[in-house]
Amino acid sequence: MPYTAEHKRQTRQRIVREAAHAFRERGLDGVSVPGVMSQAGLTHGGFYAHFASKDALIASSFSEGFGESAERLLTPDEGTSTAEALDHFVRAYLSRAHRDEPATGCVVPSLTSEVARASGEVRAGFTAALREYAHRLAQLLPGADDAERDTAALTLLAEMAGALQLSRAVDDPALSDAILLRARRQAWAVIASMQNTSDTSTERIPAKEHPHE
Amino acid sequence: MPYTAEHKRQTRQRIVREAAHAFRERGLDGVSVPGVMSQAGLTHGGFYAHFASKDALIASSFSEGFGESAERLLTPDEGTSTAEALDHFVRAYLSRAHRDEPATGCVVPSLTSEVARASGEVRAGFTAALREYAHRLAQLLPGADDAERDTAALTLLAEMAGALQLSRAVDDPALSDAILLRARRQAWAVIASMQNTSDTSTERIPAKEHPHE
DNA sequence: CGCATGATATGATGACTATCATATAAACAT
DNA sequence: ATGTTTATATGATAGTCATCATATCATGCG
Repeated sequence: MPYTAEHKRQTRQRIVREAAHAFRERGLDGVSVPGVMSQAGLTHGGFYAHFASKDALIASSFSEGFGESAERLLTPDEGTSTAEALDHFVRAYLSRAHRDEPATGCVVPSLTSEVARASGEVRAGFTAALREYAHRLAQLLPGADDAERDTAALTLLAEMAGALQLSRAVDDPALSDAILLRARRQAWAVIASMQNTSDTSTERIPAKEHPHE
Repeated sequence: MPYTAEHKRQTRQRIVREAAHAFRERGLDGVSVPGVMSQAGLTHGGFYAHFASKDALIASSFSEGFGESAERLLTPDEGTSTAEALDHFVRAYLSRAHRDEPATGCVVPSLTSEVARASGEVRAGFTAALREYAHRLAQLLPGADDAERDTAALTLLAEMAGALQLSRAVDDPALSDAILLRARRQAWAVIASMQNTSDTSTERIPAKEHPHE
């Protein structure tokens, strides 16, 4: 046996970690396999001993990225109530610090629009990691039904991610700040609206629709 | 003088139009200059007679893309109230059709995360076009202060764009639909919460019941 | 101690990219 | 007709990319 299996595991982990950072910072297309490998202290050739393709690396990196983000934003301190933890999450998510450091932040605002155009393998990895992340957020939300809380967590996340994304894309710092600030108010309004969650389970999206008319 | 100035203007417009579609469908990095040109019925070389760089084309394409989206989603029919127009916008934006046809849809969910990493030129073009788009949406919103309505429009847009983006990225069709559905409820909750903040507006949207449901 | 195994390195391939230099041809003024 | 102007076409350049074939070399087992 060459090297130890543990050694390979650690090397692979190092590659995934670097990739998870690089992707969030420069996008799926903006990161090259040779770039990630050299960042991990290796050369490009060995890559395919660890992953079958770049897409396989991307798919693996989501779990790492969401996990890191949960660690940073979603882990409540000891002895804080869920309400306090939720409040902390909203503030941290829609903060200037999160806006200015995408590399260690949430995956959604950085990569979702690229994922939407990616391969099935990439989207499957994204979906699984996103589900777990949303489920952790759902623990902080009010509401009885478990599945409903998961969906609520996803849309709350979508709202905040959308705002963070805009605040990053926009050219004017004052506008960027204004978006973040307003998005906080909006997030709280959304959370408040969850309390009186009367069932609208009969609601449906019509099969055929005409959005562009 | 070769050709007419009008001819050049039309050619340029054709390039921008094709680019605006292609970018929304395949992303800023997924579209090549030769690809756009051949789509417009030209060869790649002539491109630089119309634009100084690919970034210049990108920056120009935003106005076209947002304009198209506004024309289709945001232009109220004759004789509809602003409340009805807003309701229509929310439904159309968070529809399966909009999810499944990014090429003619809103720019924000398709491109914002890439714009956040783009050059100053690109971000400036994006910001200007976004501002105009949000301003048109703001006309449909309640609230007295004009600047506040603009910011409110931006965050409402961010919420819906984030949800649409997720619904596109996710692998599971059922989950995708659930996100769209829930995001509608959330959008209405957000709109309802706007009335309580600052209101001298006579136009009201019912807080609980949604028309046409 | 040497050998087999497999992790990593070196080097190459073919495709694609943005951009530019130069050539062609279309339109109009004369 | 003819010449000038300039939009568009042809062709080239230099770089980058994902992927693969092959070489090296570290490791633990015999």
